[in-house]
Amino acid sequence: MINEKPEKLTFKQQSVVTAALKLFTVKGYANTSTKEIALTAKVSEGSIFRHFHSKEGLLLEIINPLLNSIFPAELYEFSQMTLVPDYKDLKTFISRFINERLDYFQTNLETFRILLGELIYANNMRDKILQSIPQDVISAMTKQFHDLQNKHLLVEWPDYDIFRFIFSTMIGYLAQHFILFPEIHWNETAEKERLVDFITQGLTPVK
Amino acid sequence: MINEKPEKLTFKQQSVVTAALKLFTVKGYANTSTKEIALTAKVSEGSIFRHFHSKEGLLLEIINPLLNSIFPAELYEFSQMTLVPDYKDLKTFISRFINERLDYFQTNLETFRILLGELIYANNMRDKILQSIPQDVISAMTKQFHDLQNKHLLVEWPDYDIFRFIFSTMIGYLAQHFILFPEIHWNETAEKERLVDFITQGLTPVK
Amino acid sequence: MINEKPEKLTFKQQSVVTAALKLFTVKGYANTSTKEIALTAKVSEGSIFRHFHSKEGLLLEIINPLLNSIFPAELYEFSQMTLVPDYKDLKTFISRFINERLDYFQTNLETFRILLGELIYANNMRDKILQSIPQDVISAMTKQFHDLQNKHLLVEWPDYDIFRFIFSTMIGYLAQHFILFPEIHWNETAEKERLVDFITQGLTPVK
Amino acid sequence: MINEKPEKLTFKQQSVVTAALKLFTVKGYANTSTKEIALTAKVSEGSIFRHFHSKEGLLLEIINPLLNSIFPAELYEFSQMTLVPDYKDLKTFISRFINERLDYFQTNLETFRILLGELIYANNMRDKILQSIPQDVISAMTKQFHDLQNKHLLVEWPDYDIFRFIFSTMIGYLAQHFILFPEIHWNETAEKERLVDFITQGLTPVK
DNA sequence: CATGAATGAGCTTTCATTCAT
DNA sequence: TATGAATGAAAGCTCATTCAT
Repeated sequence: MINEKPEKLTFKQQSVVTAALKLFTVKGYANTSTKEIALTAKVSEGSIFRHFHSKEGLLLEIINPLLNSIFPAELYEFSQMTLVPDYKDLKTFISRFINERLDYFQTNLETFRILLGELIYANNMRDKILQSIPQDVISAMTKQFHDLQNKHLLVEWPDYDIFRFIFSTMIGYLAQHFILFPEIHWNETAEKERLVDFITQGLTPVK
Repeated sequence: MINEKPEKLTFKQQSVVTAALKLFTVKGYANTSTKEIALTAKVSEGSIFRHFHSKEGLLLEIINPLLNSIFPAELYEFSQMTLVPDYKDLKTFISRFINERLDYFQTNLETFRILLGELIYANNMRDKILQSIPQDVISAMTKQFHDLQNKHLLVEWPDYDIFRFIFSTMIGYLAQHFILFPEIHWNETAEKERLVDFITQGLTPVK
Repeated sequence: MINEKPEKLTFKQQSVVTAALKLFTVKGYANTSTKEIALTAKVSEGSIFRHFHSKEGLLLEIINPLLNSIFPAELYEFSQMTLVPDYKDLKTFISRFINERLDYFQTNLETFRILLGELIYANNMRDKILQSIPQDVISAMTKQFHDLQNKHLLVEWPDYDIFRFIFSTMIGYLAQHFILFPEIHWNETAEKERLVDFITQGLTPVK
Repeated sequence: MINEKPEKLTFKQQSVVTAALKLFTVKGYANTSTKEIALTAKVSEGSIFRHFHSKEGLLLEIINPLLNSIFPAELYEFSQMTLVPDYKDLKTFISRFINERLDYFQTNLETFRILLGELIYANNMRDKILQSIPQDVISAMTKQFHDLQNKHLLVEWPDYDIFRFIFSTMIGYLAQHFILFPEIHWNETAEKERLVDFITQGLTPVK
């Protein structure tokens, strides 16, 4: 994970972050008290505020590294890779993208749950989150779209629509599998295949 | 909106519900205090507890009518209608469904936002919400799916996948248009058309 | 004591004011905790904040009525009285003034101690206090000075100097007798006489 | 300034004293945190406690040198000087005393403000301060009074009254000029003259 | 000597809820 | 039925102080 300022966290501080992440995920940010975090992290409550200054500061320190890597640098290279002339079709692109990003989302699922919880309401967090999406990576994505469109392999819809169709389908997948029904034993391979098929067909131009 | 037990709310009680709905939507349930609700509703704090017994009671009284109508009775009739032999194709089904449900979600967007906020975390609310989805309507929907599948107009995927693809795409649409970027002036007609196209193509069997 | 808005305080609220006054006087505002006040007043801590909103709000509610009566309305009548042509000399004026004001200060000594404690530091309290001194009473005082000066019974010094000499001597008296050495049994009658003599002689023009 | 134990303070320690003096003066002892002092002094919080042991220790280290010099050694010599047979009158004595002490108070005004803040409340500081006034110097002062009284140049009042009249007038002067209205441009020469005149006349025996 | 992470008691304030009026 | 004063638990946060490095 990319971290701009890799300031070393002490063992106790790391333990606070871990405890907070766990509690925020299970109970939500607003329903978790700093006392609870301190207790879980086996740290004094004062220590939390010494380093993180406030409860919101703690939330940001948890969310920030994630925000900086929603579209990580590697994606750019990845997308460059898919731009080479010999790619087969739209499906290859979607498949690579889905598999790579799904892994990433799945790994950081807990943090995403928190992020989603904050994103819902009209507070300042929303803008913070939206602004944190690096523009250069987005433009790399759209360049990709346009190339595919030039080769008539992708529908001629606005970029934001294509973005949305891809992401909402992905997020729906994650929500169903890991939040709403985590107890079900899914056949992930088959599920992912259908996911890729649905998006690919949905975005393929009709002749 | 359907209300199973249409217990008359006094003017003051209605004003409490309205105030709470507004505040819960903007700030979230956990971040809204009963004092704030009382103030906004121009009612004494005691009055809230007189009728709603607790803060959670108030939340339920807001959410309940919605839960009872996620798949309202009319939908059943609607799906019955689409079952008549002379429907044209998958697109007609998706189009009717999307348009009808989208209106409904949009109308009750505020309450859905609250519901989503509660749904994210692993509290008792999740089961309450899931259980509230009436089974007979779901079975009407699946019956619909199976009919379309028999006519080779719908992919042969598990029902829950088809459900998910439809709903996540719809919810993504609502989130982008009304929560993340409500200030943008969208061309709703064109947007809905692409929405229907994406789902339809995504769910059409490949020859 | 004059109270512009005589909003009725409940018994418990009055008990909070009494307890706070006592504790602020003994230990100072900053060294008194709201918990301590609640305990002394036999009231829950929440009740303090329900009515007084904050600790500073409580301080102001204690200080305000005093500020409105540092120079009470009666003083004006008093000073009018001394303006009648047949007063004997400066001493009569000083004596009346000292005795009347000394009683007043002594009665409200506890509150004055708090006020002094806040006055020392450069916070917004200073201006609040200074502005609360009613100008019409000050002008009545200075008119008095000028009359005495016209009759060559008072030194021709600036008003603020005369004010200061009178008040600092009075305050020094109060400080020594009631704050620094409250345990000494003073002969108040003789003490006051010397107080009046000192000021009178100090302000009598030299021939 | 006289310092009985002139223990060398390191640069950092001196910087702590300076920062604390400034902050205590502006915000008061109780409202100043050790963290704030450390920050202002650009020193770690631990360092403050290394040398000063506690926050109160720091306060005492600031106040102590002052206490030891309210009546400094030179005053004794000064008073000896005024005892020689060729002094003119009471005014010379008062004038010399006032001018010398006023300078001293003015120089250390900030510390006095702190001292006053602590003196107001009935804590252990009061006794500490009162006990710190060296008795031999006081007795030198009273000897002075008695000499003047023997020559009928000073009123036959108790020593503590004379002390009080002198000091409260002085303190009132300082308070008005440097605390209450520091922004006014005073004519200090004329002001001091009136100050001396007021005290002298007030303490001169009436024939 | 100096640092600053760590502490835990205590701070002011807010909370949902109760109950006498 | 409606009010709002009263409650006490718990909230987020600050405090002076300690101690390993």
